[in-house]
Amino acid sequence: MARKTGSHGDITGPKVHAAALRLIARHGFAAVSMRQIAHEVGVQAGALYRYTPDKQTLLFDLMRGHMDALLAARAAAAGGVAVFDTPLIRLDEFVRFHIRFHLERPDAVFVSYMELRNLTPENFAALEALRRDYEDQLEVILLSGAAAGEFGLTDTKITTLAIIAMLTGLTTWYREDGRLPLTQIERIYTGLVRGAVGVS
Amino acid sequence: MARKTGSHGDITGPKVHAAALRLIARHGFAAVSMRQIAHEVGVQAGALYRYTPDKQTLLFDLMRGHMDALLAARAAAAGGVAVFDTPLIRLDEFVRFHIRFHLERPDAVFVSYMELRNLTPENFAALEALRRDYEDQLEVILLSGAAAGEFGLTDTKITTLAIIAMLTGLTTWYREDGRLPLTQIERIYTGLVRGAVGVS
DNA sequence: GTCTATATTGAGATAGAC
DNA sequence: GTCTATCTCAATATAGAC
Repeated sequence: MARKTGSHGDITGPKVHAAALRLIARHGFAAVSMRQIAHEVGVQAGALYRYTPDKQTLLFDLMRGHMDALLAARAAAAGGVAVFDTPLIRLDEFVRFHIRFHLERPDAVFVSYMELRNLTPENFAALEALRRDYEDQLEVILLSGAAAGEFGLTDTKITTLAIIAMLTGLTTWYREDGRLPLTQIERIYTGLVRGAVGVS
Repeated sequence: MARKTGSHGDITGPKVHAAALRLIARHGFAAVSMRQIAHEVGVQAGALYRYTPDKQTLLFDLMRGHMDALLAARAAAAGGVAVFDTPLIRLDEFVRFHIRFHLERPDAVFVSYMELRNLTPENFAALEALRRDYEDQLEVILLSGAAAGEFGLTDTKITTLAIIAMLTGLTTWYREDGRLPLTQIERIYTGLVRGAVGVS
């Protein structure tokens, strides 16, 4: 089917999201103008409003898209563990999953953790619920390890949050051409996490 | 000495910093206007320029003030340790210090970690140097513990960054009226850190 | 679906009166 | 030291031509 000249909706849409993610990660939501995003896409500012009703919704869509992808990828990964896998095996797998997923999309991670303040209260609440869903998946692993007597935990909830903060912090300094290969970094972090949950 | 009416420079200056810190922590640097800050202080926008040459310098002063205070407080605390204190004792002390210092000034912590993107390159470089000075103090403790055979570390640098990320993450969820008292939280985190460095 | 043009609003910063 | 007034510029968002 021939398209009308100048009709590029199916390609422009994703480009708007990609450009917005890149720019907001670098400069922050409030510091980025719709004009800048349009320029990056290669259209005029007015054209963006075919793809989002307003700037706030654009931000929310980016952040919700990231959390949806995180939960979907996590569900797929968790579906792959065997029923007889120990809590420790599942913990290691979670650590590797978290590191891989977050390092593969640094811009989305940055935006999702830094721009919560710029969401409306309703949008903020929606994202917080998704974030809690994800945290709960680690907490379940910790609880099962504690119940089995394999982990030594003082406080499951705090340990969950502490581990996630430790792992996500990796995104602030990791460079692809850095000193260590990713597999080695994964080994170091699984070791740190094992220590934190009392597994030697 | 009687002052001229309307002359409040010695009191307005700190108020400008306090108001800016509060507002920027809540809404982000780019989202806060000089007019909002002025309103919070109780003056007109033009009056702010008696206390800062521009908005960028105001941000930098806030962030550098925080890092200066951090390093000064750390120097004071490190000066209090006895020469015969073990690496483990000094590690525990660092953890408690970091938690206390950061929880006492959540706004400054928030601004210092979130607004790095909004600094000019020169100002950014200056702050990064201060941050590295602080991280080095933990790394020195880890190195001494490893050298003494008391800590089991795979990678000192990464462990340093991982511990600091874990501890600072606390500021994102801690509430004064929360489930646990601060002393108990400190105990949990010292336990997590001990585990991460291979001390049972 | 994208453009140009524009309505409206508010930003950072400065000048000069008091 | 603070105010009022203002310059200059750029923001979000919309309207209507093509």
